[in-house]
Amino acid sequence: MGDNSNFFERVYDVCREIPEGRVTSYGAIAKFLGAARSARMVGWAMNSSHNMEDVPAHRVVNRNGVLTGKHHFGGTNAMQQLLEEEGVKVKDLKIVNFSAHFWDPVKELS
DNA sequence: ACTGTGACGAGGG
DNA sequence: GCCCTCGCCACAG
Repeated sequence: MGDNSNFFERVYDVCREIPEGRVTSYGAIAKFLGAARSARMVGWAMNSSHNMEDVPAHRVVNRNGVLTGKHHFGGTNAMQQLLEEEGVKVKDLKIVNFSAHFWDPVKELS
């Protein structure tokens, strides 16, 4: 823990910077980390973030704005509910007006 | 050390 | 423009 040299830790660090009501994609995080081709790893990293309460994994979706990871949230619509509580509308597992809510770490953190 | 894996993404049919 | 296939690479067993 506290080992920022780990890829997973870097992913968590970026996730913590995602503002409320904003969302980003696995690929965007991967790209920011300089590993654009490791988008799948980002998703897998979130799998290990279950214990971490300070990592808003619900704000990370795929490039289409679809809540692909909602099945890993335990509840059937837990992820969607978390997003809507932040003001992000979700229609049929897809974020409404995705581009408006999109938060690009490359633009915001670079 | 080797293999499988996976909450993705891009390209081709 | 949708559907299928392939590539991708860090991590767990």
